[in-house]
Amino acid sequence: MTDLAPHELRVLVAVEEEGTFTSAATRLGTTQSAVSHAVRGCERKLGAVLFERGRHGARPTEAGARAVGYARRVLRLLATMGAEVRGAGADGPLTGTLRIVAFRSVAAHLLPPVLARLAERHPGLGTRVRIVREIGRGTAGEVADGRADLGLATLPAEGPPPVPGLVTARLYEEAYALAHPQGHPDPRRLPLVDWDENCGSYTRRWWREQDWIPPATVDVEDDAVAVSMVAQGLGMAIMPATALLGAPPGLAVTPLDPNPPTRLVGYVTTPELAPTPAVRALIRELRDLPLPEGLAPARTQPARPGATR
Amino acid sequence: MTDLAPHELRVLVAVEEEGTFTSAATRLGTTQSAVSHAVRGCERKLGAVLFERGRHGARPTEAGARAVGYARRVLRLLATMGAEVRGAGADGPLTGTLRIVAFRSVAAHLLPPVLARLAERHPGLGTRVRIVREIGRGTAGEVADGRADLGLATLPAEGPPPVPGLVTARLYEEAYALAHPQGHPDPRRLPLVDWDENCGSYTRRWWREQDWIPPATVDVEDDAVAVSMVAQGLGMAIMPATALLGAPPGLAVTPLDPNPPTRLVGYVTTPELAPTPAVRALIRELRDLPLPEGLAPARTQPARPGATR
DNA sequence: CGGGTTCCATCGATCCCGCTCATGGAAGCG
DNA sequence: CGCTTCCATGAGCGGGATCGATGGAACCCG
Repeated sequence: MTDLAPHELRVLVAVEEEGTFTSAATRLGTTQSAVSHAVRGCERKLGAVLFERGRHGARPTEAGARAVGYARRVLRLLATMGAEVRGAGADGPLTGTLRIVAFRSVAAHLLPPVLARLAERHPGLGTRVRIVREIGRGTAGEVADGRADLGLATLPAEGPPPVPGLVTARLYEEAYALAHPQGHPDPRRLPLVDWDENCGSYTRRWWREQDWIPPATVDVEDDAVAVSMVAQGLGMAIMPATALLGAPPGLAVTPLDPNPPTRLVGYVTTPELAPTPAVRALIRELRDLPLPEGLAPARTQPARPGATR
Repeated sequence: MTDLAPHELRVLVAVEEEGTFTSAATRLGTTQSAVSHAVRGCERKLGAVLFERGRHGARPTEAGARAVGYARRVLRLLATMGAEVRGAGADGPLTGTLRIVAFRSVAAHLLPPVLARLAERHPGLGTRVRIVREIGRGTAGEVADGRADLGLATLPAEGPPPVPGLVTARLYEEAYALAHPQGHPDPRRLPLVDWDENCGSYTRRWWREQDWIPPATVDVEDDAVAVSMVAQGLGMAIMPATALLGAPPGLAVTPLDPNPPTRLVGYVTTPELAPTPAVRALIRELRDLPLPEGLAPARTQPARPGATR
């Protein structure tokens, strides 16, 4: 019996991500001792040292990195197995629970109608939405780690998706616009409100082409906070259309003609989950969503990462 | 913790293959009671009845068949994991055994050179080829159920692949041609030899456009039998180029200009196995195979099943 | 250099899970 | 009705995983 049990696989993944036996243990809700034992057990079963232990925690060896990769795949497959076996009835009604992650603005403004229609068409299908900040690995990381079935993510304008091994497709493209207090005589003299999550890569090029710079910059934590600060007259912001959908009164939006920066929004899921009826139903609803003004469908390059070749 | 442990997966597979709790138990070197407990545990974890128990033993339900398929895939992945982690030396030599399924004509005429070159480049990598008739779910079904790592299959001209959840890509397209006895004055007056496996969907459209119909039809079991019957002068047949590769003397082939029916041949594997070095090596050899005359590379639409749309 | 901190390893006690061994019920067969 | 062949169930046991505590190693810092 040389196969690793699911809990051992989870330990390997946790250790690799946390970088430390101790924090892996807390993440798994267990003790450092158990993690130590589990890792040793894995190493004995596989016949290879998986992590270099040292002062700085645990770093995966060559073999360890490989093992962690396999561990993720096995765990994903097991998760898919559960989902698929439950929703067995061929073309019967879908059941189970879809775990969705999204960043705030999409979760607030685009997801509700999608989920409503999904629930209407598939009453047996539950959904659980978690909001994750699109920093670090963002929503794609949640999907890659098996903590969600589908994620809504911002995608790079071109090139491969940031997290390899996932299925990615574009949903829409949206322009950034200038949000400023209603009736302000010269909004460009106001301080710029920026927020952590706002990945500069989309707007950087645009800023370089401008011949004005904001007098000051205020950093806030969240785009919703930025919106409300602008609405209160405390600044102006360059925001994507989605974030401005629920704009409160007192906030005006002027487009950034003629060449506004844009960003791509799409979904991310795993190759195993993608063909699943439940995920497909959700994707269908996402695609069929009538886009609010300012959001343009981005049909091209549905894209798969590494499958072929 | 709803995941199934490896020993539980093994129990499911054994029960499905043995058809009986008792014999599954002896095969696993354990007791019937343990098997019963294990199966109930699986059912509880997955939330579905997996086997119909009755006088005749245990038959998998719809959900059970699905679960067993996943179980085989997970076990295979775990086995691969063990092999691969041990042989960690970066790009070290590949090891293990690739289980390949193919239908007869491909296995007989295309696979040998591929396997020879694969063996030459990766001496440590074993291969096992099983021939499966391309009826029912065909080779793709074997792959989906975890009984093979890669299958060579006929693909539908368009639309999604028949078995969802698998990775599919085209390899080549081949034309059907008229096979008839050498020197026969009017082969179209001979009876048509057809065989079970010959999925009519490829040739049906072509037949509709013809202004002649064969005087009779003979059904045989296998395309090899059809070839030899034609060679003996007992009829004529409309056959794909691959099946005619080893054509015996006495058999002549005339193309069906100008618009012959064609069929697509490609490979099928699972998303977990596709990134595996061994499978990738095999796919590389398949793609690099110099195609015999009559077989045209079909580059377009490398294709993923359900990912997009 | 000697506390303080942060890692991992190890050890004995404990607990849980899975196994075995019985036994029982149901369904066919003669 | 006894025999056989299925699977289900319950009691008891044993091994393995977990826990909590302790120890040791490496590093930081005044």
